[in-house]
Amino acid sequence: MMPRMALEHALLVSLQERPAAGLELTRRFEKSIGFFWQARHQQIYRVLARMEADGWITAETVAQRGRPEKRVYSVTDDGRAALAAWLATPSEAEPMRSDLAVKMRGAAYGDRSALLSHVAETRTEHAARLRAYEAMVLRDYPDPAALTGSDLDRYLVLRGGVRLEQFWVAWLDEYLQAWFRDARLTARSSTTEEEKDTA
Amino acid sequence: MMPRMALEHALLVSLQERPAAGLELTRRFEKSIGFFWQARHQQIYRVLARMEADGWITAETVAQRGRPEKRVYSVTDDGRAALAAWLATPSEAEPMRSDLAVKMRGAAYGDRSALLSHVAETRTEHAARLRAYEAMVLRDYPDPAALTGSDLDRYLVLRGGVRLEQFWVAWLDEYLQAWFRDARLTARSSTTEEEKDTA
DNA sequence: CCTTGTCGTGCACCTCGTTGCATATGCACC
DNA sequence: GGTGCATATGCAACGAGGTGCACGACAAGG
Repeated sequence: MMPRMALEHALLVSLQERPAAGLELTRRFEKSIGFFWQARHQQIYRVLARMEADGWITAETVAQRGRPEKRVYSVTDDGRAALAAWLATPSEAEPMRSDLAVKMRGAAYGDRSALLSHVAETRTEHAARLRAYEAMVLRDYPDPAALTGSDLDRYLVLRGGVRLEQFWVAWLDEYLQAWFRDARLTARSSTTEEEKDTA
Repeated sequence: MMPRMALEHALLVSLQERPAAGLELTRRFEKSIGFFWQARHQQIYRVLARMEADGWITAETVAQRGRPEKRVYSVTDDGRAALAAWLATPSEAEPMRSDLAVKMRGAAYGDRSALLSHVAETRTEHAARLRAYEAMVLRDYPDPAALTGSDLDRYLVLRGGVRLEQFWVAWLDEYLQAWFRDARLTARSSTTEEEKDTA
């Protein structure tokens, strides 16, 4: 039997902190575990249904005024046991996948200047996320040395998000600088050069 | 029509550098683009078959003495055009996924000391890969400043591998140090403590 | 000779996740 | 009143990738 994937266990973690319905879980994902895991609401609903069928969680239908009913899920004892068992099993090495890296590797077989601007855009996106994460650190964890328990866990995962974005920015900067230097040396300033004055 | 995934384009890049058969492509992947993309041989054969059906590559059966025949693939003009088109389209933001991060986030609901040793093992694996990548840099690119063209591309992707492993080592170190500090402060040195004297 | 191992190519089945679409309720706006 | 939007739940189809397994050829060791 294959060991099941992380999404359902991530949902167990989130539901154990506080019971919630599908859409709320989707939003929590966007701004907490979301640094290292993403999931569309369709996927979350599907996994929730399977987890309920397996007896890991139970649903309670809650009526709301002015809104449709929602099904609020809570973790059962079986679910807690399943989460603990999964946490105790060692993880395999992480397989990182990046479209952009493949493109950077194959840039010689396409329009290099177009790729450079895509890299620059991606760099900007990561820099923006980095600033957002750093702001979250300052806002939510002003005194990291005082943290313990789940708060320390959450802080350290957020730190991972920060470090990951730092990795991207630094790497893409190295890439851009190397190719700008190359363009200056080979002095290939011909017809179609899009200049980036913002740097 | 959905934009197809990166694997076939990564194969196009590799085949454009030099024609090859399925197994050799698998081995190339393990030690070049493999920093940011992994693929089992089954997946590679499957994608190669589809690419051949689409006319992106053509196969030539090559007999070998002492070994089974192999099908050596080369990129067609259509394949080159498809690769160039894909390189010209901007990539979306990278969705990073990490089981270990989910476990770190949910550590409060399981055996924390067991998780800490798993984190330590993962840290060791990444440190080993980091050393291997750094050795490759020194061996294959002794003078990075002199690189141009595809060599520079390959070097910069390898640099990304180095930086990625540095990210992992630094983050996991921060995690381990934070929890060792916590363990010392709360002084919970009870019955079942596995001590790590190596630190 | 027979087992084990490597090379080389696949197939079948399954899970995960994405995309697109469907549906129902109620709110705000013009 | 109609249009658009947010909430809330979900289905169907598809693609990507993993796991297990298979088969055929040859080589090396006992």
